[in-house]
Amino acid sequence: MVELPAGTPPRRADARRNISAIVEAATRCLAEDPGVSMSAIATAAGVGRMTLYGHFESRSALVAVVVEHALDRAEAELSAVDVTGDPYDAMTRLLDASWTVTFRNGGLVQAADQALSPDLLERAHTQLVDRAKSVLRRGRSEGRFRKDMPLDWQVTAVQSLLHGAATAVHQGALTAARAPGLVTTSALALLAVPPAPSSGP
Amino acid sequence: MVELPAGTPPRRADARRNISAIVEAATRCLAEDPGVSMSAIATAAGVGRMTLYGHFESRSALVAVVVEHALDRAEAELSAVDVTGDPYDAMTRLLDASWTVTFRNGGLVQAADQALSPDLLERAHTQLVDRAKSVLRRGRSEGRFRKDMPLDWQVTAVQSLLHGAATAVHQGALTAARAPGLVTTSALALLAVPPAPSSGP
DNA sequence: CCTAATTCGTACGGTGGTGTACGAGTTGAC
DNA sequence: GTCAACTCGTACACCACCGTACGAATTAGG
Repeated sequence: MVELPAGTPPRRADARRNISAIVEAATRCLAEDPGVSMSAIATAAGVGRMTLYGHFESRSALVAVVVEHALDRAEAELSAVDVTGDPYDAMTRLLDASWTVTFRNGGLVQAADQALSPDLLERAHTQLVDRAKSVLRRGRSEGRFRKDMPLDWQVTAVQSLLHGAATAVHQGALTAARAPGLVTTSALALLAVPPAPSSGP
Repeated sequence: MVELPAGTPPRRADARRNISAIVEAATRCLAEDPGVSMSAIATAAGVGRMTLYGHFESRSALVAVVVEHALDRAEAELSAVDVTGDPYDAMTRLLDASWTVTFRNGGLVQAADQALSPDLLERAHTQLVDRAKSVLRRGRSEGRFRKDMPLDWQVTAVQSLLHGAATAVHQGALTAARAPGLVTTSALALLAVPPAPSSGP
């Protein structure tokens, strides 16, 4: 699940298992509460706090690994999306995949903000957003998406919807089953070319 | 600016001035960073930390007053909005006012979440959201807003847009001048009845 | 088995925030 | 001008968390 950097001595099986458990638990915990403590993460992973520090030098180091791992996974999922063909359909597919990523990672961004270097974060963000941007740009040039708003704002708006839905689900105000559909419908409504400005009576 | 509860002995002029300064500084600080320290708030208000504790028993007490104050102000601003007439226009006016409120208070909600009782928060939230809900409900029944999404989700979605725009402005990714227009356009696009699902070729 | 790797409890020092106590200095109000 | 109200620095106890040190028990792997 979690690859170790090459060049390090091979870990024992239980150690590798624990590292995986820690990273996965940390992802879950940080997604829910960016300020969660190391103790809580250790408990959630089913290991002692000391074991955690045995594998990760510091909170920052753990967050860095978690973010990198989440980023790799997100990158893999999003790059598997077919973004060709009709921009509407492409965006729909992209939104579905983005929903999964957003819901799984949630508050991770905020945790990363406090613990990681800004430029690293910037690159990570760019990497993920660029895909959506290019679909959006294509849809705009093909006349399928509205162009009367800055492209960056459209991206921000869609992200806001994703984030809002994820929060609502975490709070129990929305079921996880309905969320992706609602996000997609809403996002497309946001991006679609508006019907003629209804000049007549 | 900040009213004192009746029945307490009248404060001296400088005390009242300081209390106002504290509440206003706290509003600003908490809106930017919900986890800001009491020291930082005191400094921002131009008073010593001890003066702050002289007027507010605890962090919770301060947050409570700040929230109450912000709530009163928001209530006043939103209740002044004309929500009659065409639902589109009513919603536009409401969104403009909501933008101001959201931008000014920002992270206050998060600070309140950690410091105040859930039921108080619930009531506060309900109070503010109900107005939008009723406009939305009317617009839906009049066929001006789409009904194929839960009303609660539409509210959540619009709030997400407001919040996302506020964050973007705070980060400098969007100018405060453009934000309200973009939020309004986007929110209305979200709520509007979609153009016929284009069945024919 | 045997050994080295690994786990993990306890205990400690450091940091940063909250809230309290004391008290000296300052200033508004009458 | 006087006095009480107010300001505000310092100092302290307290707590939660981070990160380290030590060491004993456990366990994977040959």
